[in-house]
Amino acid sequence: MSKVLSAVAWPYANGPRHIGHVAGFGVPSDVFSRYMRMAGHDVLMVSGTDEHGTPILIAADEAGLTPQELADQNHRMIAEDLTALGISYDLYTRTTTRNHYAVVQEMFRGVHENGYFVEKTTYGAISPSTGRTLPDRYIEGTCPICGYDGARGDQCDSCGNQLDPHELKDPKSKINGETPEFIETQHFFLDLPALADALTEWLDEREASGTWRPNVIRFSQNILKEIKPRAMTRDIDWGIPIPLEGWQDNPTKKLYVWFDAVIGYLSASIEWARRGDDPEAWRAWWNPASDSGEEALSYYFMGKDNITFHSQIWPAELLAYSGRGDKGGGLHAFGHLNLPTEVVSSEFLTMEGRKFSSSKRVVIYVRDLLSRYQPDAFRYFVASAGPENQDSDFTWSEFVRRTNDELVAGWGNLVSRTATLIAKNFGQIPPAGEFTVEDRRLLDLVEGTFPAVGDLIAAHRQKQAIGQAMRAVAEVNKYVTDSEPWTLKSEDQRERLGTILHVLAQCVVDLNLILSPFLPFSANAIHAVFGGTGEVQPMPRIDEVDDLDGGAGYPIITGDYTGARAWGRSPLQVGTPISKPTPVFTKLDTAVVDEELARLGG
RNA sequence: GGGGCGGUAGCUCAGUCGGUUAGAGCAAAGGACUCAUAAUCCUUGGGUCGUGGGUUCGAGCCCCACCCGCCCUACCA
Repeated sequence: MSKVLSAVAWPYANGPRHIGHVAGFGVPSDVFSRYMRMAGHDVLMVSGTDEHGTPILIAADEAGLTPQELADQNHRMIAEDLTALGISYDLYTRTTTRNHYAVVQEMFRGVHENGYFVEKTTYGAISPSTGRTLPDRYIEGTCPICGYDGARGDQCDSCGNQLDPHELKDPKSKINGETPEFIETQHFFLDLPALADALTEWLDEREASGTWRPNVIRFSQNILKEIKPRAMTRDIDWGIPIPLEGWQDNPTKKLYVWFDAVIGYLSASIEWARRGDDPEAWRAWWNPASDSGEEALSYYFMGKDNITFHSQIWPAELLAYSGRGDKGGGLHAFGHLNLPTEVVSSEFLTMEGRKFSSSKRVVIYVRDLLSRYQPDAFRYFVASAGPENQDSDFTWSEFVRRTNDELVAGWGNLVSRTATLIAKNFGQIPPAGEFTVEDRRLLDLVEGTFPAVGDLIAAHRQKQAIGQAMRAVAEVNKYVTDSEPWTLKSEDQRERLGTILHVLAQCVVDLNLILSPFLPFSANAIHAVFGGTGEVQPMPRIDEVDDLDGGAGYPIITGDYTGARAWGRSPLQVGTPISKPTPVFTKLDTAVVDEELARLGG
């Protein structure tokens, strides 16, 4: 048994999240975490809302709010969405807590003391009215090469050339139209070249493990070839202060949002421990096994656009903090911090063949989807048709089809016919008599599905895992048809009838457990149908908490997942009363396809 | 422009070390059945594996070129 850290990408607080976001990091991380708990591992699942950076400032200005007010609103909304999806975080927090500020500043100081920051003067654009950095993408002007007047600061969309913003003719801020000012400014750069050897060694060892998705490991190794120092500070007034004399109180110098966001995995683990019995408990997931006696594994879940930050920037910060690069260095308060065991990156979900775009209304927000459909229907779609190894397309017709023809007609129907047959004939789970060869074969097949599906989930092959489970569902449906229990009406056939229904009930209860990491809500409902407590899969909840260090209170997602069932068959309780169930899954009217398409922008 | 990943049945996707006649689910057509949310089960049809070359006894898989899609190449996150 191991300590397993499920580190889930931090949603950005500039607005509500759409289903593409949660398809990439949410559902896969939750399926994995729920399974790992059932397999007996000690899982710590953390994430939170990422609330710093320029886009938050801009969104706040547009909404007439302060950045903190905007972040407060969006943090709450995102937390509600993730809870409604059933994502079983031990702690879902945010980056504007005092705890996070303190952890980030400790990391900065450690990296700085170990010598992995270099100070450099750069030439950059600022907005004269606010003094804030104006990132390249927010500058537009006339391309000096082709004369196109809508060129962005970094690239001209017309001729495709890469540009420097100060080369643009007639540059303008896209935010307020003013002319940017180009100034010299001092920043701290993370000395990535001094960490490149250590990163290479780590990636080579990870590649040798053979567990990473091939494109993720190849991409990670490739970006290492052109590694260069990256600025970890910005001219901005919204962010975490730089904890150094002369910088600390500068209102317009802050840490780069990505420097702080990835540290969230650590700060959330520490916050979780501080809210529990032992404030040092986080170390079992972060420090090497020799310190805690138990193997510590860490899995990071995200979309492919975040690979750089998880396979380069974050491991570099960890290495630098614990003095493991070319420049050496010492250990600090957090000790020797583990590098990621695996970076599990999803590809992208598209929407009806197009990229998601809030402005063009090619989008469906998580809360809109969940207000009209069951969370498990969406989770089923993502698990079976999501962007696991390549981009995949969400279409309403495919969503309706998967829900109706696979989830309802395949699995829902098996649950329904099994419970109804038992309710009508016995009213309780009957005892089994002698098993036939067919009974044995089916029982063995279903029991063998536990390790098969479990191994696939552990290897992050969830599409194949749920496919395997659904094939077992089909086998059980076939068994019902072949054994024709409805024809066994006479008294001398009653024992055989009871045996068939006992076998069926056992298989359905088993399959419910196997499907429960994917379909936690319906797993609980089905558990209740078969006489259980309805608590096969514990659910997350939102708590309103105080800031641990005197800041403003905020909502978190947390939960008690210690009740997770073991991954394997548990025998039926003969005599458990069963009544005719109401349908667990809602069949969708095909008219919803047109209704939903009408909501999308042209 | 550079780096990476992908293109296989109407749709969504598997395809291991290069090895028999390229598979699954859904959709379609026909049949069986009635316990079940008209659900289930059986059978059948369906493919120039993006295009063009090459290596090989043998290529979906390896090599070269090209076409198409996506991600990265940002002081956006």
